[in-house]
Amino acid sequence: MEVRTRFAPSPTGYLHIGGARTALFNWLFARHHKGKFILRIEDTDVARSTDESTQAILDGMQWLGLDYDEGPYFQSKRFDLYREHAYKLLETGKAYKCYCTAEELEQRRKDALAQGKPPKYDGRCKSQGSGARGQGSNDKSFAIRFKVSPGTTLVKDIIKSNVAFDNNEIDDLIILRSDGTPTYNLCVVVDDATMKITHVIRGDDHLNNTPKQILLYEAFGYPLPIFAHLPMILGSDKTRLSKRHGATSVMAYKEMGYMPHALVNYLARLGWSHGDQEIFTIEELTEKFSLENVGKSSGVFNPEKLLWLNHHYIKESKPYDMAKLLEPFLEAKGYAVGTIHELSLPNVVKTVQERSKTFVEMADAVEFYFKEDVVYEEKAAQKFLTSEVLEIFEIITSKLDNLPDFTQKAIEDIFNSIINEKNIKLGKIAQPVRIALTGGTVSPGIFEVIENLGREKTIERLKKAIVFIKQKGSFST
RNA sequence: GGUCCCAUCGUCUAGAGGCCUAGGACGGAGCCCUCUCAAGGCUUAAACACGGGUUCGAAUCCCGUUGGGACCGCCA
Repeated sequence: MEVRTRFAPSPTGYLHIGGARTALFNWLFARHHKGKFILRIEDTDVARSTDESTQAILDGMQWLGLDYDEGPYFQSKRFDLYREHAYKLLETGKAYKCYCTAEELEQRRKDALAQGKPPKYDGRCKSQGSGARGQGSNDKSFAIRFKVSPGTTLVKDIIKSNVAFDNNEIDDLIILRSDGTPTYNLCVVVDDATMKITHVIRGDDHLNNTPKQILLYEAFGYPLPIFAHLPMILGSDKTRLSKRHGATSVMAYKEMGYMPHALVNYLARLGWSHGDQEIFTIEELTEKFSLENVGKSSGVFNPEKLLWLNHHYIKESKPYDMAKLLEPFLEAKGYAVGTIHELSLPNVVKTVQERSKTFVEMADAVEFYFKEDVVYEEKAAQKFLTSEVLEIFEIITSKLDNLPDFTQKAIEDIFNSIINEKNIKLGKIAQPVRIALTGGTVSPGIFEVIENLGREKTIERLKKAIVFIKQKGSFST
């Protein structure tokens, strides 16, 4: 039988980390079994659902590379189907009309809670046959409640194994609101059944809903899917992950300069494992993923490890590919990529890959190559751009000017000859040159900087530094 | 409050009764390398929540305690 999984977010916000992992596991499971992955938008709450949220979820999934085979289906377009199902239960006596108003219910719940009692529905509309609560109530609006019969309901779960629920603990749930719109539990069951979903993989915050849903499956006579409830992702304080733990939106990670694959790899390893392996390609993930290796306990989202993975992938990837991904970040800083002189972006990227954890960092790290004017860090200039190095700067300038092959090797030779001649350490001249060329004390290796900057710009910046030193000197004397 | 779930280093985890003096990874510490910063290499600190069983033997099985989490809506 073909495996069919689904991701069913409600469009009331962006795609967050937890949702993304649920989507990923569903996707991996379907891909692993060469089945189908379906996207369904659960927008039955008309008041809270927005098109922007739907779009945000679509964007997030696309960025992560989680493509779907069917959908997106919208529950808001299937209301007739849910209504039919609700009325079928009404006709067969498995559900009943409830004339209590939302306000009454809310008041009773509050009272119960205040008295420390379980906030259960008292079942007052249950015993009366449909419409029996006064004939005049026929034109009164009513909701439809599902009748939960006594007994126990067993949830068979791949991850949590068997969980038994006493039906006494389950309220008669409303399946159709008094305004005629269906509610969550009805919709999921109808959809999962009619969409022939074979494996329901979702967060374990739904575990308590599952017996209700099983009862509905049985009432409709639909076959049960296989359930797998994923442990939650928590924040650093071990409470449910939320905004106050930092970025939880998937797209925020894109903006912060993360690679989608790093997030995917991180999320896959949060709750699932394959021995000691940490690094996975997408292919390995789909090949090795299984629900049996998903852990039972909730996990804390660890941004540092995600950062490490991102850094890892930046280091390991081809400079050309990284240059492509870097471009939007450079543009955001005001550098029009198409027009940044003669510098080869991939070559430049190569010099900063191992020192950039994100593309935001990388954009900062390469900025000095493109800046029109080098701005010196004050303390650095103070310390390193001194009259002592004037002569050396002059020598380097002239030697670079006459260098036949402007290669890293040849540049290094120049420096070596100088330190041999002057009997000084490389650090003595590398650091001043670094300030002159980049403005700061931190940069890629000085020879690769010079090579990538090119003869013209290097000499220009050295000359500028010479002028700077001379001016500084004339000031102090 | 009720119901349900969970419990190995700070964090993610390996571990399916003897292979465990508990392994890996992130993060931390130290050393090496070194033109700065990184990267890299090496070393190191750090955990089976607690108490009872079962067993020749338990991180692994059972029970309890404690701790954490989720859910109890005419939200999804």
